[in-house]
Amino acid sequence: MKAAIAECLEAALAGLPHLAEPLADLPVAATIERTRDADHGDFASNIAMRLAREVRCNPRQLAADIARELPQSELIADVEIAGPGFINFYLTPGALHNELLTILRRGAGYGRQDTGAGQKILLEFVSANPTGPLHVGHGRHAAYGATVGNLLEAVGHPVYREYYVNDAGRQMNILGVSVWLRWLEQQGVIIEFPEAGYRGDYIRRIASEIDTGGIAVASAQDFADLPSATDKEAVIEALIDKAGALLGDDGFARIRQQALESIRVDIEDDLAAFGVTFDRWYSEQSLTTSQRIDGALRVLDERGMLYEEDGATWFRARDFGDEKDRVVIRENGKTTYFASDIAYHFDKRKRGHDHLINILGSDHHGYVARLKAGLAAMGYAADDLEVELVQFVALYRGGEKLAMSTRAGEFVTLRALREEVGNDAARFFYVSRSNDQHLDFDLELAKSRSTENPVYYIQYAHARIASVFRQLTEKNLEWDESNGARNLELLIEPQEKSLLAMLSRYPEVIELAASNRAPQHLVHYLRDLANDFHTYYNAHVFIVDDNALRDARLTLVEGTRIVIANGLHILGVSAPDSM
RNA sequence: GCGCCCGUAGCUCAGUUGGAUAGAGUACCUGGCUUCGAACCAGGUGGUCGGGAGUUCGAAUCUCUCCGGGCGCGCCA
Repeated sequence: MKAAIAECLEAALAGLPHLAEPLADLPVAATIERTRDADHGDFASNIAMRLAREVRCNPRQLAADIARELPQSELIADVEIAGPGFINFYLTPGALHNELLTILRRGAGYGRQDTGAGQKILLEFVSANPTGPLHVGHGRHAAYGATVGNLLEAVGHPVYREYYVNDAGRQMNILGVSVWLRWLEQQGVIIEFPEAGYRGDYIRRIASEIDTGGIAVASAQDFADLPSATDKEAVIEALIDKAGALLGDDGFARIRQQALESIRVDIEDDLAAFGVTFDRWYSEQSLTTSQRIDGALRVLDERGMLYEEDGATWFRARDFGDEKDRVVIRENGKTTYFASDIAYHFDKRKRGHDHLINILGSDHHGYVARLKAGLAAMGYAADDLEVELVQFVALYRGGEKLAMSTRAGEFVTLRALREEVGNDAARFFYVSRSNDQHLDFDLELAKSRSTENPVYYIQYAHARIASVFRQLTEKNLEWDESNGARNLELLIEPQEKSLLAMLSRYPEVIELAASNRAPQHLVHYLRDLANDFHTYYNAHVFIVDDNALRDARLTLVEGTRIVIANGLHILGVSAPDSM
């Protein structure tokens, strides 16, 4: 609809050659927007005001000149010049009727478009460390990422969803030690559990299920020489050494890998139950075994982007806009996490994805410049990588803020949250505010007043429509769709006009939400749409005796149902026929 | 100290990339079910968009500066 208005406007501008130059870098469509107030028509363009200064002309005069050049269109009923120089467009009823017929024709496909032009996007999100179950903060990443992925697909991007499994490094050793100590405990060997270990109950469960491959049960004497418990880091390091010595590298690795896989599968199941799935779970370990880290570092070295200092190998990140150079190989010879990320993002791009989107916690913002520097140094554009930051979720229970420490094991899991408030409410609530806003989530509130969640308001509209069609059947009537299509001009009530206009906005909302990575636009639109429907429902009866009017109204109602269902589908929320 | 994000109605938050008189929900007040689902609708009260200065036809939105909050600034991941 908006594109059609832009075409008319462009045709008019073609008739005014003296505007060609100032228009060169002003996309006409960008000057057109939906009006906030129906008194200003359906669409408005501010193009005259934006060009006025450059062509030294009164904006209202310029607007009038442009308006005069507008071609006849069956979409536009009227044009007026208003305010300081707006060009306001009034749509014909036929324009909105055609859009409604398009909704019915395309059904579940309505709203899909190709503005993404086939640009292939790799979307990485969640990527929580596999050291424990997901908590409510990860839930926000999952809901946001999944919804952004759906939006991107809706506008024509092939989207590949990836979860980066941080299965390398020290935290895996800590996980292995934690499971080993709990296993010993279950064999009757009690060793004081380290403060730096993972204390959650899930560690005990993994320990009880683990196949140790017949390792010997250590005795308490083996741990007699541990450092003082006051030095948490020294204790955990000593325990990691102890595990290697007593179990052998293979024996310790066996425990570690089983713990890792157990947790990863749990995360995968949890997310799948939340409606969030991935095309690939990309292992950080695999970057080492496939030599990709070595390969990437070799490329950097050949390009002269590495140097040695203080026994370590540094990458010249400053040359690519980072604030300081970064270590890629430590003094002890081990590569850093950042080195893995250079190789990983190089690989993402090499696999043929044009654009990379990472959804990261806002505490990672200091890492963004580094990632872009790494990508640029490997020969791609820094802007090929886009990072969307998600702010923290603060969890409250009865007004009291809860701590969410993974190691202390006192966090609230995503699974527990889903069970308390339900998947639909959780998915909806997580994306209903901007990702760069902090989110306060009060469990008591969500639980005790869950029916006040706006998701039910929208679902209720959908269920009501389904109910209307059930009523129709009970009255032994049928909706004649083609008769409805022929009689849309009977929809003259203000609520009907408002609803028709609201429905026609849907594709624009999808485009806006997708390009801004901002699902909350869709959330607010659906709320407004449901409101328009409920208003209509309360103001007029649909199942009237007049066949033509009844079929026309049911056509509008069915169009509304389709758009609500399509929007909820993108949000990962169900569209129930009854509730 | 330096950097990133944020500050909008009593509370929780939107605000279409600079547009016209700043909007929803919630709370509070009033009215609406014998009629397609009242998990709903209609109307009302409620604002120095953190403060100040600037840019221009026009600022919640852009710039500067203060105030307040969150998060970063590792040879951790």
